Amino acid sequence: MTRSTDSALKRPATSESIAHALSLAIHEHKIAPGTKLVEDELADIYGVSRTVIRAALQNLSHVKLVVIRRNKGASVASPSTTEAHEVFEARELLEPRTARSAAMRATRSDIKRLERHMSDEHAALEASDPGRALYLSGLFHTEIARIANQTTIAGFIETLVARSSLIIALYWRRESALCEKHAHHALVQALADKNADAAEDLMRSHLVDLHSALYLRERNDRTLSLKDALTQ
Amino acid sequence: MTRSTDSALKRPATSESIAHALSLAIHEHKIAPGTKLVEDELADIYGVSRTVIRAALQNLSHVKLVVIRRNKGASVASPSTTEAHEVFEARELLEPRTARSAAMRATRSDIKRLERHMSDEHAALEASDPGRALYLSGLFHTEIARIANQTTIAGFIETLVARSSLIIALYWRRESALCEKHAHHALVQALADKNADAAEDLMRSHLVDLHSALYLRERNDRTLSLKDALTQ
DNA sequence: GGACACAAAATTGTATACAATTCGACTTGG
DNA sequence: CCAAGTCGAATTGTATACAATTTTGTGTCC
Repeated sequence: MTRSTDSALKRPATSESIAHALSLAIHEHKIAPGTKLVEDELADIYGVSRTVIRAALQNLSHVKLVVIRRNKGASVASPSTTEAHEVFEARELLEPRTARSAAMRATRSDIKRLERHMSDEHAALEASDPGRALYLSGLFHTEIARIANQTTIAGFIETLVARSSLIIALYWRRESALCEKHAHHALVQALADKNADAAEDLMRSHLVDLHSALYLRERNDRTLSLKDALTQ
Repeated sequence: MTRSTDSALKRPATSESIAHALSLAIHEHKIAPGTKLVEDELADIYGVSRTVIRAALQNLSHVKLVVIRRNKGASVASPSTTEAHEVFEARELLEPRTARSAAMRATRSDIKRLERHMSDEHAALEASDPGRALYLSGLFHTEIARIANQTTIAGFIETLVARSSLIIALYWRRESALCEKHAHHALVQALADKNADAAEDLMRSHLVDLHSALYLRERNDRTLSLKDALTQ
C-alpha cells in the first residue's frame, strides 16, 4: 500500500477526471479562491504522477478556474471585482439570446431534465448543502445553453458559469438563494410554453438580479489584489 | 550539433512561444486543417522535449485550433459547416456590441494602431502574402475587442477569430479579400468619430458579409466528416 | 532587535525512459 | 483475390529523474 490517500477511485484517474473533480470541488466551494494547488499533493491524492496533475491544472487554467504563474505554480483563481463585472456583463450579453433559442427548441424531455435539476437543487438546499445547490444552479444555466444547440456559445457560457461560482464565493452578500428558485421556475415555464420573448426577458432580469446581489465596491478590488500579493 | 533543425530561435522555446508559433502558422494557412501534428517531429523542430510540445498542443486545443483525441494525437482542427455557422453566429452576437463599446472608448493612439494594422495588411497583400493578410485582418478584430476593454469577451472573440481562419481555409469562395479593406476602413472611421451606432452596424454587416462569403452547403459537412474519419 | 546574506528545503520546469496503444504491412486460410 | 489475423514500427500516455527556481529558515553583523 502506497502513501496515496486512495480515495476509492476504481479507474486510474485521467487528467480529465481529475480536472472534473477539482472543478466540482471549486464549484461547491470546498476549495476557496486563492488556495495554492501543489502538484505533489494532488499527485499523491489521486495516485498519479505530476505529469497528469499538470495537464489537469492546465485544463482548469484555460477555463479560468485556476491561475498558473510560471515557477509559482497553480492556485484557485480569485477574480477581481473588475473581472466579476466583466463575467456578468458577458453573461448578460450571451444568455438571454441563448434562452430565446432554447425556448424555440426545447423538447418535453429537455423540460423534464430541467425540472429534475431544480428538484435536485431544492433537495441540496434541504440537506443544507448550499455548495451543491450552487453547483446545480450553475448546471441549470449550462443545460439551457445546451438546449439552444449552440455548442460554441454553450462552451463560453460554461466557463462563465464556472467563474461565477468563484465570484459568488468572494462577493455574495445575500443569505438566501431562494430568489433563484423563483427565477429558474419561471424560466422553465417560459421554455415549456415556447415563449421566446418571456424566456429572454426572464433570463436577462435573472442575471441582472444575480449581478446586483454581489458586493462589488471598488475598494474590494484593492483588498483582493493586496490579499493576492500577500497570500500567494 | 543536434539533429534539431535549429530554426534560429535565440531563446529556449517555451510552450507558450511554441503555441504562438503554431497558431501563427495555422492562421496564415501554412498548415492546412486536418494536418497531423506529431509530437516527436515538433519536439525536434523546436529543440525541446515532448513535454513542452504536449503542453503547447494542449493550449491550442483549448482554443479549438487543434483537436486532440486520446491515443490518436493532435491534428489541426477541421471545423464542420455546422461549427462554421456557429462560430459566425457567435461572432455576430458578440462583436457588434463590442465595436459599440470600442467606439465609446477608442483613443487617438488606438485609432493609430488600427490604421497601422490596416496598412500592414495592405502591404501583405501587395507582397502577395494572403495568409499574412488574413492573419492581420483577424488581429484587427481582436484589437477592437481589446479597445472595448472587456477582457473576457475579448478572449472569446480571439478564439472565434482563430477558428474563423480555419473556416476560411476550408470554405472561402471569393477570390479577392479586398471587400475587407473597405469594411475595416469604414469601421475605423466610425470609431474615430466615436459613432457607436455606426460602429455596431458596420461590424454587424461586415460579419454577415464574411459569413455569406463562405460556401457552407450541407453536403460539404458530410464530405468533411468523411474525410475526417478516413484521413486522421 | 532588525536587516542582510546565504544555505537548505520545497516546488516547479524539462528531459528521458518505459509502458500502452494504434497503425500499417504482411501473411495465411478460405 | 479478399477477409481476417498477426507482428512490428510508430506514436502517444505516464512515471520518474534531474535541473532551475522560489521559498523558507538561520546565522551574522550592525
